[in-house]
Amino acid sequence: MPSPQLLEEFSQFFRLLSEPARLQLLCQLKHSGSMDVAGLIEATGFSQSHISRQLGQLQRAGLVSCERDGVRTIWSADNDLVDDLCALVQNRLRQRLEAQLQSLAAG
Amino acid sequence: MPSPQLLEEFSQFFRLLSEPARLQLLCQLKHSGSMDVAGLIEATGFSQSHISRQLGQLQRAGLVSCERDGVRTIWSADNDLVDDLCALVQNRLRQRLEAQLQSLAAG
DNA sequence: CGTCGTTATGCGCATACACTCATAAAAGCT
DNA sequence: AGCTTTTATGAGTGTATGCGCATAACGACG
Repeated sequence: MPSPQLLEEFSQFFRLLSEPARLQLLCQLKHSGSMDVAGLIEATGFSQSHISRQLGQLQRAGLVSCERDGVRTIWSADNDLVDDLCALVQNRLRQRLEAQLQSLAAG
Repeated sequence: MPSPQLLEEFSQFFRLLSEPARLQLLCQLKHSGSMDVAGLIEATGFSQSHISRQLGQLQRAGLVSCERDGVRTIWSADNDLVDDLCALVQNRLRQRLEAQLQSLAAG
């Protein structure tokens, strides 16, 4: 049984992934390798200020990192954790739907 | 690159885990095997109505299930997904702290 | 130094939701 | 049927935060 502090940290982490905007940024960066903010605006349709804030949160959590290229900032996803988590969840969603399908066919 | 719909589902799922109360309920059930609501009130300190609602959400997501024992309802955690997710996150947190420690020692 | 282009931040709005209290619904007992 | 115990739900409150607008800070270049 995890300690309350650990539970708090877990939930804080999951909260980062609980927003489609942030998850989209993460997946986009993972998919494209690295992008500048202009590209992320283009890809997601969010405002510059919003993207900047969300990237800041993800950076503090160590999920993305940036390097400056002159005046621009190039962002990239830092690790495979999010992909792994999403894969597990996707698997679970698939299992659920398959079970529903099965019970529908059987019933 | 996951579709927007899939990203939405992922984030909805992670949102379930983004609240310490729900995560605590899940871990408690996993730890104790199965419990009634009175036990969960005792263990978590939340109000009965709140616990009932959170269990409802977790049940709709297929993370917990219940069986009635007379007037009481016995709840139990349904699968290992949450444990696996938490283990991955914990691993990542540990790595982060180790890296910070290292850089502190080196700097 | 002033201007331009890019990113960060103060502010405000709207919404979502965690949480509780009060109450209804359900199930067992006499 | 009435009473008790347990769970579910309607209603309200307070807080957190997603999101954009405007603007400030920062870096490059003339």
